[in-house]
Amino acid sequence: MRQSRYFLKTSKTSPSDDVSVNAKLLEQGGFIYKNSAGIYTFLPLGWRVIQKIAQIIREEMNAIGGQEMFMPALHDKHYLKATGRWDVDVVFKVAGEKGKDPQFNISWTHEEIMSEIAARHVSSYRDLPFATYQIQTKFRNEPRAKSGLLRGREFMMKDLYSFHRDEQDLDKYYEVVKEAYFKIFKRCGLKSYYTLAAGGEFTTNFTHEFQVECPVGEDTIYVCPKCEYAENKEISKLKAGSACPKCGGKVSEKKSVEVGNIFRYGTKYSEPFELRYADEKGEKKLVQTGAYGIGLGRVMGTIVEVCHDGRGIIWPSSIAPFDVHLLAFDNNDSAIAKAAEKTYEALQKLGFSVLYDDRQVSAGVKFADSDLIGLPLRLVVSAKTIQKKSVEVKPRHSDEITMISLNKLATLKDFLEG
RNA sequence: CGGGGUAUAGUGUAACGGUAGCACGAGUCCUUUGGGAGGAUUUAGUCUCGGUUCAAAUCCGAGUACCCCGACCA
Repeated sequence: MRQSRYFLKTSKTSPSDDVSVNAKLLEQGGFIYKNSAGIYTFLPLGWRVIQKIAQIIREEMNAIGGQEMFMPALHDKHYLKATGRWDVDVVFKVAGEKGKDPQFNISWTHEEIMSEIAARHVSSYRDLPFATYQIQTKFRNEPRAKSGLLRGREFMMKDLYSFHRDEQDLDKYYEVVKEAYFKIFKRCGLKSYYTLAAGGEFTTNFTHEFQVECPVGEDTIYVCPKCEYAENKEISKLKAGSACPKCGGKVSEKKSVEVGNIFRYGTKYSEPFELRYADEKGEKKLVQTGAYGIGLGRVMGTIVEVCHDGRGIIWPSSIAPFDVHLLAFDNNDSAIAKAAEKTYEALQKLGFSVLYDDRQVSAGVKFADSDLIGLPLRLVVSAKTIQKKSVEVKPRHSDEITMISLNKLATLKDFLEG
């Protein structure tokens, strides 16, 4: 992508009133645009990050048998009325017709929709188990949107729903999803802790959360540094310095962001929607269900909170919007421009995604933008480098500069791993 | 929803109740290109409604929006 033609503008100044690092850097870097409090547009650069995260999630969901689908955002009131959730505070409602009472809610969650569909699908034990998921937008009228992408009123969520004939099968799958979640967050460059938590509006059962240590997080967890056991303060009997219930180590108190949450619903949503199957004896039984959520924007925001320095973002290579930021200095000079173009083509042929800064601006501007945007590798083509038939390479996360000769560009792959 | 704060040009910021200014950006021209370049020139603004006053960006009231703390929540 040629930066001169890209729908991207960075800013020299960060937004005046936002305090959180993710809001500052993502807005300043041209990844997102704030339309209202807690309501963001993902601009082309930011959308590429979301797509990377979505891709990782899809791969891991598909790997555990998840089948992707897509549910509506407008839900007739009968859905939420069936489960007594029509009057939950965060629900946005709209009238079907002007001047009438609200008929629809805008999707704040999809248990009801999915349960009804599942009830039409399932008749026999032979139809079970299965798991479906979607990446969709949730709308929740938060009393207080905050911290950039960390708490929005409109946000993208991956929600997986699983359906089982009995609790044992649900429990088994719950563990499978748990492992998939660890993989997802790890692939996104995040170290996550698995914690026990309460279920809120969703279930009276205990649930489990995936928490990432982060100072602006809204949650507080107790973590054992030895065995990584963790509990959410909400329900924990631990205190800072208590002995870890698993290994006896000393737990410490940390602020954290909940990037994922998994729920065992049991039959809570099966009852209102008559979600039953016939077992081998023809006996009708309620289906056991679970649900598993990940907020994509929140993952993106959390990564920025965890991976940045004073100059900008440092994307993990797995979710960076491009692999390489190619800077051409003095591209008025035709020799330099030509060398940069050639490098740009060569990199793409080798399979790298490249943001090529071909703008007619000073070197300082290009350096500053490159640091701010935070792609894993910065390549410079200049008068100096063409003399040596090389390009200059610097990983965003270090200060080490390497010269790589033009016929060895493939070795850049080594820089991107890990 | 309770508490606190803020609102001036596209962005970031100044202005005692008395001429709305600066920087960046953007446009044009020239010179520039290894850490946010220089000169010339142009561009554009006081959130909304009401009040006080000879005079309001400035004081008062209401509204709206945004930020922060708390409550609540994923």
